[in-house]
Amino acid sequence: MPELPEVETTARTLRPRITGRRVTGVRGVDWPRMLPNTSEADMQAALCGHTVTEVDRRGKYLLIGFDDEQWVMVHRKMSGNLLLVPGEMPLEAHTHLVVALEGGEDLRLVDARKFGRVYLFHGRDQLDEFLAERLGPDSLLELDEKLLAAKLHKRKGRIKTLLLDQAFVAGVGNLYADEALWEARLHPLRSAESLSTREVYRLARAIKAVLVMGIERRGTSFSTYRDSDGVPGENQEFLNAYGREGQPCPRCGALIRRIVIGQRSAFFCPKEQKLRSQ
DNA sequence: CCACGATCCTGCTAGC
DNA sequence: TGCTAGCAGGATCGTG
Repeated sequence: MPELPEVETTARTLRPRITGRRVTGVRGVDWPRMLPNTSEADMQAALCGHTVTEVDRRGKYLLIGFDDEQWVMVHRKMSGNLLLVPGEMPLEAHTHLVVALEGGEDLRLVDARKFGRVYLFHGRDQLDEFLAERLGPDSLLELDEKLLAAKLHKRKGRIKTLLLDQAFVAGVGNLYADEALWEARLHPLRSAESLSTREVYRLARAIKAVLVMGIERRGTSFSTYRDSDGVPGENQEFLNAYGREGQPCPRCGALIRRIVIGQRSAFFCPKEQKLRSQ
C-alpha cells in the first residue's frame, strides 16, 4: 500500500525524469470513476502541449504541476502504481490512464483494484483548498514533537486511529503506524490523552524515523507496490511488527500479536507495548 | 468528540 | 482439481 514513503519515492524518481517534458496526449481511460472531477477529454484539453514544471507530494497525494497552472493529483490508494515506461511497451493489465510525454515515454496508472483516484485542478488555489480540507500537517515535513503533543492534547481517541486519520496527520498509513508504535513501544489502543510527554516525544521521533527509513529503502513492497521505474522497494525486509503475527519481536522475542482496530489489522509486541502505562 | 459499519474493487487464499 | 466465500485495505459517509 503506498503510504508517505512510497509516494515520496515515486515523486523523487519521477521529478528528474518528467520535469520539463511536454504532454503529447492523454488516453486509456476505461473506468471514469477514477477521475472524480475530470475526464479523459478534459485532461487532454488541459494538458496536451503543456510542460511539467513540478513534481511534489502532500501526505499520500502525488502532485504534478504544469506550465499552464494546471495540477494533476494522484492518490494510489492500495494497489495503484504510477509507471514511467517506453510508449511502445504493450499496456499491462489494469492500466486505467496513459499520459504520453514528448520523447516517447508514457506515464501510466496501473491499478488492479480501481481504488486509485486522479484529479485535475485549474490553479494552485483549487489544489490547496482540496488539500487543506482533508490533510493535517505532513508527517514528514511539518510534524515535530511539540506539534504532535499539541494535537494530541485532550484527545480521547485511540492513538492508532488518530495516526491513520489524514486530517490529524497526513501520510501515515496502517503499515507505518504499526511500525512507529512498535518503535515507540506504545500499544495501539492507548488513548491519546493517556500518553505522557515523554511517550509523545518518543512517538514523534519514531514516526519520523520509520518514514525516513522507509524512504531510504525506496518504500515497502507489500503485495503490489512498485516504484515508477517498476522496481520494488526493500523496506519489507526490515519490518518489525506489521504483517508479522506469530513471529518473534526483533527486540524481545515475544510473539507479535494481531488485533483489529476500526476494521483494520494492528500488529504489536504484547510484551513491550502494554495497554496500561507503567 | 468518538466508535462503528458500510462502501468501493479484485486478486489471492483458505476451505470444502 | 476446481470452485467459492471471505478477506484486505484508504478514504468517506452515515448512524449511534
